[in-house]
Amino acid sequence: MITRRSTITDVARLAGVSIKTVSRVFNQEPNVRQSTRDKVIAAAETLKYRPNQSARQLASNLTFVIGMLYDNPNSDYVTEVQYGALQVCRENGYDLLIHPCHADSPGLIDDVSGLQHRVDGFIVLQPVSDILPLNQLLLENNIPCVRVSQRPFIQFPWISVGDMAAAEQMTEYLLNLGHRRIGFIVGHPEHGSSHDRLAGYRRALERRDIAFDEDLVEQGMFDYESGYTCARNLLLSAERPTAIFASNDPMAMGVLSAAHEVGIEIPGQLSVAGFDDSPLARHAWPPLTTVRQPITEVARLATDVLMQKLQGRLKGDFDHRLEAELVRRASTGRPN
Amino acid sequence: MITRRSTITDVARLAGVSIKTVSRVFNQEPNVRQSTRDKVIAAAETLKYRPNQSARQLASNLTFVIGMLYDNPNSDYVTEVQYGALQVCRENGYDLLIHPCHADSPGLIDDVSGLQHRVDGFIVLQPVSDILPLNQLLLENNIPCVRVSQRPFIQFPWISVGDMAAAEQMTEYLLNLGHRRIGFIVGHPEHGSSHDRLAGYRRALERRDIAFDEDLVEQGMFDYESGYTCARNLLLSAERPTAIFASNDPMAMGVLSAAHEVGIEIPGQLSVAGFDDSPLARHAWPPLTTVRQPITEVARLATDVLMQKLQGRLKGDFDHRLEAELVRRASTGRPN
DNA sequence: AGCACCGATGACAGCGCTGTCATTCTTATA
DNA sequence: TATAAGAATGACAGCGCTGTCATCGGTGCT
Repeated sequence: MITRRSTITDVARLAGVSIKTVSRVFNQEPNVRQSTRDKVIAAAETLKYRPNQSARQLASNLTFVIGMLYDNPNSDYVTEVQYGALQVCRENGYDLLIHPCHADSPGLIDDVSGLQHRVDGFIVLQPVSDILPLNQLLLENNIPCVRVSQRPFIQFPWISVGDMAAAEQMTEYLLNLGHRRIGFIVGHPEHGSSHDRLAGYRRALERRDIAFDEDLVEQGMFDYESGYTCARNLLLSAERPTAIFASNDPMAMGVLSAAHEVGIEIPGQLSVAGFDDSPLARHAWPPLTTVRQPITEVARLATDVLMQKLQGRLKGDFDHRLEAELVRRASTGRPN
Repeated sequence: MITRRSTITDVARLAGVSIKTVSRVFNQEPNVRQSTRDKVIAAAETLKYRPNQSARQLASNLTFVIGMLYDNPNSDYVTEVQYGALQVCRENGYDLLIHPCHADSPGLIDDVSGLQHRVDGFIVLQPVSDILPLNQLLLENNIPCVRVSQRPFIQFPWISVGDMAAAEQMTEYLLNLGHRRIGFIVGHPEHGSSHDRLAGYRRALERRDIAFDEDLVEQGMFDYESGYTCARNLLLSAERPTAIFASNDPMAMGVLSAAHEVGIEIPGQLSVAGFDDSPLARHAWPPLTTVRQPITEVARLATDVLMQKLQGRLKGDFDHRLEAELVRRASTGRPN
């Protein structure tokens, strides 16, 4: 019943070749006659041969696994990133090891340090990608990685999304609708994007010569609850804004709830905009105007670049920026 | 600069023992004197020694990785499961390989078949856990796994959540509020839970001697869009229900949107209930009454049982059921 | 003291594969 | 037809660890 799993030796014997030739076939190496190749494949098929990864790894010092380092409270974002990365992984015969972690955890460095020999490289997502000691660890140990971040680090390949430009665009859109008092809810202070999005908001105001009003800016934490609280502050203030731009969708959901609760009509009395275009946004009531980040694409690209790097196909540095896109839905409109 | 990674031999040399003794220390094997153990640990520390997983795997025929097989459109569910599983994995020095898959994909079996040697065992989530050929593959190849499902398969350990009871309880709750015409939106037909939840709904009606009305039941697909469509059907029908119970939260969100759109007040004119208690539910307007599934706990338990199995600590069969819990929020109330 | 026993340690083979280098077979060219 | 160049293949060592079995040394008993 318990049949021993077949090995490269079995295949070699059945095909009448040496194990090295079998190895060649399975690693797509050149210089194998087509007829030999066919023999080997046929033999492998009848024996249901699967290369032993461990042996392969040990001999080649490769794991065919990549790790994904992230710390993101947003599950939509996480699954979408995983999805994109997995697509590319599978195309290349790699597997994905996920490693969510707390950016502020003291054990992080040790943790990753232990992981380094279980993977060939890492995809490091924001905000983990901005942790200096981690980047240094990766650098010192010469571990291939691709960073998704708003800022570069040494010569690591990195991919960014035009957060600032997108925030600027959204603010502009609200201004064009006729809004002048636009509330803004900042994201988690440790997250690089938070600053960029705020900067985009400010820049749009500047370009229109509208004074930046600190009272219209609230500090959130990227979660629903903080969005709710900030929105209450804004909505119950003496001179309430006619629009609120939250730095991500969960916070915008909080704004929606706060507004509903106070009896403010959307978008009639208040326009609400989010950021990220999570499924949440489409399913809110009313559906949220937001910014669509090409998350899957970012993940695919990052993984692809990592593959290139692992296979030595990456020449020179790499940095790439993808643009986010405005998604207009029913939560925004002209002010009364 | 590029220093060779230290191996067991280096540690053995520095500690003045044989490599086997080092191996013993790192595998927590008995029969090593404490003083020896200390020497080895000290040596390992100064050399920053990390066991090479590949070598370990090859020699022991173990990977210290477990795979997670799932197919779930709901990202909250997925991340929560991952989170729970990872907790237990880390406690045991295991890593987690995720493998989302389409339950109806023809390549599934092959896919998993290829994975089998990269992991020591699988956690198989619904609805993948109900795919017969897959279970057979796991059985035939004698691959340890734990199934999360509503139904058993052979003697595989399995964990279920009391879906039916929970749906019954929710229906009862709505009945107790005074509702008599309760719409029900069924989940994805391929997903085992869908049937159980419907069965729970029916049972609650029966126990109150309320006739089951087919016109009150709509077939959904577990996503927002289908919830929306089904809700429209129900709400625009001649005699519309006073409450709608959707088989999961995204569909309940769809109901909310449809109701808002038609101008139906919630919960004044319509009570809405969901299932799963995803973050979505808390953040909806009004916040959704729903059923809280102990997802993290399920994941933790499943992983723990798998660990037991892998370490030969699991004696006999294992099946366990966790109960879901009613979460009352503002989307339900007495009918007018 | 002599013996059996058990805890502590080591020697060594081998897990299944890849890398290196040697060897053999083809093919093109003079 | 002889010869060199290159393609195709194979032999074999080792990757770093664990499992097996042998060995050593201390302890308690007679």
